[in-house]
Amino acid sequence: MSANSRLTIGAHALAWIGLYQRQGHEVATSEQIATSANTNPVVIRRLLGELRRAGLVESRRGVGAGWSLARELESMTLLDVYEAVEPGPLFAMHRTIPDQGCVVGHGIQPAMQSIYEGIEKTLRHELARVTLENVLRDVLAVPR
Amino acid sequence: MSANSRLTIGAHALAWIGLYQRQGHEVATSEQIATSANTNPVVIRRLLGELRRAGLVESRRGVGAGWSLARELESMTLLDVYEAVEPGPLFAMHRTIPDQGCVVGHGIQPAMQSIYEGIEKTLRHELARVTLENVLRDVLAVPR
DNA sequence: GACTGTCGCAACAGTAATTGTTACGACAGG
DNA sequence: CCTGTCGTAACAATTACTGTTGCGACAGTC
Repeated sequence: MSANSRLTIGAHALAWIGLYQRQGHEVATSEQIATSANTNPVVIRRLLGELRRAGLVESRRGVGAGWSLARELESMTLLDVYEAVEPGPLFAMHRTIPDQGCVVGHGIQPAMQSIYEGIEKTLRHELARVTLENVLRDVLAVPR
Repeated sequence: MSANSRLTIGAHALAWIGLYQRQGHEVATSEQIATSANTNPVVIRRLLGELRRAGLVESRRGVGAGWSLARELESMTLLDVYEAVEPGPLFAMHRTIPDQGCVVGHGIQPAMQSIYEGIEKTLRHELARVTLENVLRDVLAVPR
């Protein structure tokens, strides 16, 4: 299973901050988010650090420090989060270079590369269709 | 990078066997395929074992043993390979259960689950559009 | 019946990525 | 100066994947 929970945690954190701010609070702390996500504050800080680099959140230091959204939830999509937290491509090539003397070994990487590019493009398109506002709405719509 | 090279290696092996059989050979050995893919024969056997379970290839034992296609390359798609070699979902949930007392912690998993299902469905559709025959053609079309 | 080549499979080491945890300095306000 | 939080480094724990070795099972040939 190649599964990464980073996109999930990223969406969780953004939805949490968004909801918290709508309840009138200025900033959310990594500890609060970590409690909700049931993990360690440092894990959240690392992840939010990547989201900050992508321009999705901002952080303040000092007393009354914490995290806040840099944009409205409506203007963020899962693609923004995905690109911020997922470094590599979806599918990888061989870890070693295939035998270039073999016809298949020589042609397989360019062939798969171009196929994968098309698939990733579709994936990105799908991720871009879901805003974080959509996510928060779905979250709040879950019956308790 | 969550990237798995299994789909790539699987496509490589199938294309290799397919081409080899078109050149008049009955079966291909794991060692030949491993040489082309620049890896260990056991890795290939493990992977082909999964493809056999999925009904894509067959294996013979004894002298003159090896692997052969169970179906035409035209009737196999990357989705068949993907389902045979990729066990888990594309995106994972939290590794621990989020705080169920929190509104976001409670609703995030069902919400993301349904979003991810839609995305995976699209991914499968894309993978199903590419046959192994397409892959082999692309491989042979790469200039040397 | 022995010999040979290959698969089937278990076991283990090596590598890499992710996550969890601790620690401590930096910062900003009271 | 004190406090609370971020920023970041360092390290352990866990997990997954890959590479490797070893050996038995099998099927054909001599």
